[in-house]
Amino acid sequence: MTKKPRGRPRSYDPEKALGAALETFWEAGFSATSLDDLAAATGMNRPSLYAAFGDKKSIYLKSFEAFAENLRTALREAMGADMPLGRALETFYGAAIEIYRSGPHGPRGCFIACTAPAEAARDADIRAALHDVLKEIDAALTTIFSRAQAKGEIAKDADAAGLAQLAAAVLHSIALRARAGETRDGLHALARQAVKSLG
Amino acid sequence: MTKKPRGRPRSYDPEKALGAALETFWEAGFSATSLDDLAAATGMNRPSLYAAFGDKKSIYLKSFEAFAENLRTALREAMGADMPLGRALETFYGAAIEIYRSGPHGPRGCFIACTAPAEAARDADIRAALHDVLKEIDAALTTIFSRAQAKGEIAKDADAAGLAQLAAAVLHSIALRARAGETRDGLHALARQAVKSLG
DNA sequence: TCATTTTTGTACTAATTCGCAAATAATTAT
DNA sequence: ATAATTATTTGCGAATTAGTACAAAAATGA
Repeated sequence: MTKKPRGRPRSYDPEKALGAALETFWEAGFSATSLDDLAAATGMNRPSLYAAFGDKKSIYLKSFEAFAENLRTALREAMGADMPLGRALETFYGAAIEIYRSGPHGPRGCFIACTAPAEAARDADIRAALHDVLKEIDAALTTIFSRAQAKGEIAKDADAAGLAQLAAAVLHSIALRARAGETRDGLHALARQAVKSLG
Repeated sequence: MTKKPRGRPRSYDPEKALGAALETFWEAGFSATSLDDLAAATGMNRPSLYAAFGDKKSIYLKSFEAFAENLRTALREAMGADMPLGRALETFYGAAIEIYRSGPHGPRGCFIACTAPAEAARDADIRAALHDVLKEIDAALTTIFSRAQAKGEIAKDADAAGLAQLAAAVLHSIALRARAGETRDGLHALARQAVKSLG
């Protein structure tokens, strides 16, 4: 247990606050979100926001990382259990679609794929964060395909990394289409098509 | 020929100005681009911008449409000549990669896929524009696959629309990866992989 | 009780934002 | 020449922005 700290206690829960900030950025993107928006969403005031999470970009990057962690959880579910390749991909896409279609004011697509790109051309930090996550997804999917290959589910001479990139491409597309308002059925149809073609 | 209009002549070329606005939005996205940025890029001042193109969102949507027209041109090239399916896809992806890797300050990815999503959750007009373009790309690629099917290049019972969605997904991924700083070689590798798998 | 520490709330600044109003300039029509 | 028309320029105004300074509040330690 951590003993009680010395001064006035926080009146907010840092994790909840970061969650609220994440929701706000997810909805409006980085540039269209003001510190006042974040303050309203978190119930904190601006000075407290600064003290807790740093400036606007820091808050965004911390939200970004929190979202990435959620995605990792979904990926681990698909990789963890020892499913056949097709089932693993289905599970993964299904989890992604649930996340992407969620939202209090309608579907929001992917936090990462839908809010980072707008900033990535001019902001090297956000571009690097985006690049890293894309590579991480590629790597995780490569592991899934390599394992399927070892189990003989796909050809011995198949290009696991190449197939993983195609599988990731479908994820990127689902992320984008969800934000554009594609129906849940439409997204699942694309996922099914991918599983049929790759799994 | 149109006879000379009555009043003071324009001191700008509307097409060039819209092109400059497009470049600006492409780089920074909608929300991070100010009217002053647009004025500086076009050489016009704000009142002239309003008179010529309307408010900020109108300028954005007009830029969006201009970019979509460029994409259509690339698509028509891939569809126009009577190429085998693999060549058509290669041509299309190659043209896209050239566009996505271009830019005065480094690669910018796709105007549509990288700037519209950030606004799409809250702005129904931009969401609709994005949705329409995605459907249009799907439809165009479906035509390519259907034609290949008619020529016997792919199986009679293949799902042309489904394959087209996968091909579009690869385009979306290339658009995103380019903005994240993926190398030209990396993008071409993904395109090759897609052609191998779909064509 | 009273000093110390930490967070919160208020208020401020300096800059930027969008959009418009009014005056000025450049051209054609008569 | 002069009127009519259209575009440009200047500059306003009200609102929003990111970030900070400083005092008040709420807790602990002695």
